[in-house]
Amino acid sequence: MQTHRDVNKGAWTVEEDAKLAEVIAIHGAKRWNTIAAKAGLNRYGKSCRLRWMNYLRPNIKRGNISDQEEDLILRLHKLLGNRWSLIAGRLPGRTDNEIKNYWNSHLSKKIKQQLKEKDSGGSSGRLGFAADQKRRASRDDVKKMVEVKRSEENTNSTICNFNIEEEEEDHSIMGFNMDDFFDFSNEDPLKLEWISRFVQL
DNA sequence: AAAGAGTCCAACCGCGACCAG
DNA sequence: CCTGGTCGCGGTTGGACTCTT
Repeated sequence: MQTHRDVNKGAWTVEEDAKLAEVIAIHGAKRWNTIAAKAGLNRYGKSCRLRWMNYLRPNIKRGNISDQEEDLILRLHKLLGNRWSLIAGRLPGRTDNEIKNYWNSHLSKKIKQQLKEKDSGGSSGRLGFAADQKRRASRDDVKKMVEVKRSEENTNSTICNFNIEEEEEDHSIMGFNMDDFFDFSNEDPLKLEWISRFVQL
């Protein structure tokens, strides 16, 4: 019987990658514990899923993040906060893990630097960086966002019953669903003009 | 050349959501 | 309802690599 201790953790070998890919090609990318067993991998299903999603999956784009992608990440992060999977969903071929790493190693520093420069220009009472990084779209942000998206769409939307003057803090009880709102799956990647406008606001 | 500091990223962990039985 | 299995997410860690002194 396999114990917790026996399970292989750590870096994946080429052989393990090949076995995993082979089993997924046959059985599909689901039931990860079964896949791990079928592949004869001494790993948890969870580990297999992560390896597949972040490394082995077809159409994974590896290598440098382009300026255009970086710009989009910055805009979406400003809008969504640390919702990496949502952000990754707007960047074809990029994974949430990759974007999260890129943010933590590159962009957070960049923004920190920009804030420093701003602060030295006389502003006071700003949120700390840590708080800023954890920031989610604020109430005012959401108001503006809805207005911009409405004007962009000029049509019925899933948020048509949202009352902008509502005083509740919790967005989930403001008459619309934040996750639905941030589901951009029907919009053209890299062309979210309304987001750009909102961020400019 | 060596050692310590800093950077990067693959992978793990814990938690919550979802769903079938 | 409850429970156990599964999945997906965001935070964190570990170690390899690079840079600096």
